[in-house]
Amino acid sequence: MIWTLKRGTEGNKTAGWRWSPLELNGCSVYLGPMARPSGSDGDVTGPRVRAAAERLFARHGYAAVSMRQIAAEVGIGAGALYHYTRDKQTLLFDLMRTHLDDVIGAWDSVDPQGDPIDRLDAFSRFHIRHHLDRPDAVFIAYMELRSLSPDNFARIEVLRRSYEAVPQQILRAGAEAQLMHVSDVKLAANALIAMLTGVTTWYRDGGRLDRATVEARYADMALGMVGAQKSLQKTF
Amino acid sequence: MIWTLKRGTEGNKTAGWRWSPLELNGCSVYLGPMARPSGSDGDVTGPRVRAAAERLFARHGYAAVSMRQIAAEVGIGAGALYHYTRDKQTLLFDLMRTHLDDVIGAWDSVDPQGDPIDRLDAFSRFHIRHHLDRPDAVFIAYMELRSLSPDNFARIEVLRRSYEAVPQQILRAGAEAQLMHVSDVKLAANALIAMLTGVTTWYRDGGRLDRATVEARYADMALGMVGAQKSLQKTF
DNA sequence: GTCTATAGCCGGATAGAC
DNA sequence: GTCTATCCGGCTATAGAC
Repeated sequence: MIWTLKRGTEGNKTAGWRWSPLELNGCSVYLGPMARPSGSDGDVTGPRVRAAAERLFARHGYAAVSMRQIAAEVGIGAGALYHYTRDKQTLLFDLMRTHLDDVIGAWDSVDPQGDPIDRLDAFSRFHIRHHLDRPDAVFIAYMELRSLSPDNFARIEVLRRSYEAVPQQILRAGAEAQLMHVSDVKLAANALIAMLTGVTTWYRDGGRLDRATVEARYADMALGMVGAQKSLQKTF
Repeated sequence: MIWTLKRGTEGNKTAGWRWSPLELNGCSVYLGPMARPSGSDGDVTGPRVRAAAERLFARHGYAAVSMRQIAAEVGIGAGALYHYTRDKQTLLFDLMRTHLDDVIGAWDSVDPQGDPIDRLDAFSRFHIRHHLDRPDAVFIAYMELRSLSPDNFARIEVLRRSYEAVPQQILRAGAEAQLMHVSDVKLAANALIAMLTGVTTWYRDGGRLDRATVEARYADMALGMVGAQKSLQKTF
């Protein structure tokens, strides 16, 4: 049996038909000349399947969600799902790979590439912002590693490690330039990522603090963790 | 289907009979005069059921573990499990309640109760140590909240909040005494707990760093996060 | 206290009609 | 591209023998 926990702002029931997050984003889902006007088709239903799976996996966990539930959320029969994914495992793997590709690519296009302190500040803010924008994908990426088949697990680990190399490299550069106090680069990078990612467990839009404030406070703590402060002399 | 991820130091197969963690701890499980010498009985089997459930829930997740698997791990039939728990949900709830009662009680008996900086240092070290000693219970407590029934979820949340009040109170005292730089007490406490708890995702006994070193490095970073340093003048 | 057997349901995935 | 029907197996929990 599955109970719905309060997560985020909504309380939709899964019974009956409802619009997917794609439509709720406010933009039409008409995806070019091939889209047909008569309800679902391949170009639209595929993304809606992945969106529904992401929502449900994040809320209830991969093992607790059935293909029938995903199909019901999309508004199709369970059998039709298999036109969009080979099986349930592949659906999970594709969600995680896409998420990690996204986050790695997004950082590359934002990396200021200069002073280590600036980069740590930028990385902290980027990580917070990116994660608050994709709470479901983040939740899955961190909680469902154990639900991956061994092969898929290995492939995801490669991506995860390549993202973790980002803060490691920043901290190493900062330590070598004696701008930061880092006793162990990998340990500190792990601690940093855990702290930043933890924001997804409590932050809610419309709550006491807004995103800009949260971002700034976390960035300050990130710098403090390694004995650095923005626009100030180092303190050791 | 369930795949076994590498977690911790062991690689036991679940097929066939094996000794439970209770026996592996090195101490006999003969629990006083009521224990009978002929294999499992109530005094021994109950704890072994909980230990097996804890192991399996932590590795594969509550939803992915069947009562049959738990029973097999203990070495009894599935039906016999119901002499030790009302149902699977109650088994999960009891594990989480016991864990949280433990951690709260353990801190109370260790709290140095003095200077906020000493207390933050002590809390950080305590949290790391306690969590590294109970990786399975910790994993379940943080990952399986969504598997609790609404009633049980509410009861666990009460306990969880009472533990989170510990660092909140420390940081508040430190900020009021102007020994720490804390822009927002709850935000900082959440960030601190997330950072510290994250140690369980990567630390392994026998790895590159030992527990004492890890404990010390995390405690340093915890103090740095709020602009404090042990045995040094404050830096602002 | 544990066993075997089973009720009743739900799971993933497939086949073939339309 | 979606539907309905179905295979086959696993699930929780219970019943009753020993």
